[in-house]
Amino acid sequence: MSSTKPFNYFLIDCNQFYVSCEQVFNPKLKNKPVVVLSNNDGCIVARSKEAKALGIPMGAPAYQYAAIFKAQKVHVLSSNYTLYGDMSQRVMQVLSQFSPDMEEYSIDEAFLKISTSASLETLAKEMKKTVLKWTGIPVSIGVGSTKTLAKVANDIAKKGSGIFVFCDEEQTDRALENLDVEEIWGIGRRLSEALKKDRIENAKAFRDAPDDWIKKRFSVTLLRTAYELRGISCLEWNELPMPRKSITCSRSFGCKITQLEEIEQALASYTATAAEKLREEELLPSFITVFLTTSPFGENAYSNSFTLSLNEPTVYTPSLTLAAKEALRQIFRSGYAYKKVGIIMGGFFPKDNYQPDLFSSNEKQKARHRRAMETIDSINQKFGDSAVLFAAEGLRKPWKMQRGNVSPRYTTSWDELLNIKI
DNA sequence: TCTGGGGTCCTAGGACCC
DNA sequence: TCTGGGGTCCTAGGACCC
Repeated sequence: MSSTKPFNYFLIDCNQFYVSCEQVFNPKLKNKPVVVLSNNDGCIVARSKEAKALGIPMGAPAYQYAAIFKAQKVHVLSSNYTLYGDMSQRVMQVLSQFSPDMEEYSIDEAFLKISTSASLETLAKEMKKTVLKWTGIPVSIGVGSTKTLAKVANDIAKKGSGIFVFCDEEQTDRALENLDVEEIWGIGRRLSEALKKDRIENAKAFRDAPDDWIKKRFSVTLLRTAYELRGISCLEWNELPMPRKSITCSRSFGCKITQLEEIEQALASYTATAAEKLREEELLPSFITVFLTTSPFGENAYSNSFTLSLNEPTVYTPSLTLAAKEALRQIFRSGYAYKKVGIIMGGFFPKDNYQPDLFSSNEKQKARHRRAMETIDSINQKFGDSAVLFAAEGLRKPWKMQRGNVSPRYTTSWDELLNIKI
């Protein structure tokens, strides 16, 4: 080891991120119960403090809380991912100024790796203040000697003053003892149930459990988590986003669908979206998987998937659409009310380094295809998605998702800028 | 009536090979 | 008569994350 000072991991997490984004542009929503719904206005995916206090849980189906929304005057918003994505970038940009070692972990979270002799608490306070001032987004910050400890610290920070730093052994022990195993990063509902059956109830007990028992009874992944809680860093540091292994596009339908033709249209539309992403990220897939499913709730449920390897890797939307339809036909059964279809593309080849199909199309044709896709992508970038559609997507879209109450794209669309009356 | 979407990783078990 | 055992690869399913 050559480094003199150990690293500290800071985990910065935006508070109720989607709700906070909405509040930045609509201050009337501040200090009010607010919820943001998932696509199709299906589930509750973000809640303001006031909404949490009303007992509205995360992830619950929205319709079950319709009465409470009405009675308590809860502001109910559809999700606006364009806005959240842009706000996320702004937050990340501010954070990156505090350390060259940053890992964007999710849309609303980032790790910073920092080695300093200055006060960690003071530094965290400075970060929190700066992000709020420059973006309007409140954050919580946890600091520890591993990523998992930083996560735990962040959890504690959220319940308290917004900042928590692990410093000495005694304080760490106390904090872990007060933490339910289920709260640990990497331990979900199932694992915590199993752990509790074996009388491991809190994070300290889990941390101190014997290595071979954890490994044998569970898995190496879980053993790594235990090490992390002991302050031994086991998780990778990924400054660059890990190379992607697959791209998925799927949506639940706005209503149930029984006809193959309509499902084909929806699938063609998702295929076009996924293919655009492929081209943007310069990925060349070697297989596609199509999945089709009814609602998992209620009777007469059916779900299936089919994987097809492509004769030749391609990013040409019409070829991918053909393959997708072929896969769909393998799994479609009439007599079901379908709720969702999706496509996964994967098995990426490094660009320009693959085995061409012996019987494949000629180079001239490929160049033509490439130009066509470039043109369509640039038009859609300029004039908004779906300015140009493929015929296979259809024009009438009964399956299109429902978004009852979506806010304007304040930061990314000239037509939707915030208006201020003076 | 109405229950998201997009990812990753690990394991167990079967097939196959020698 | 005797009827192994270990390695590797693949896949489905389970578990987790935000």
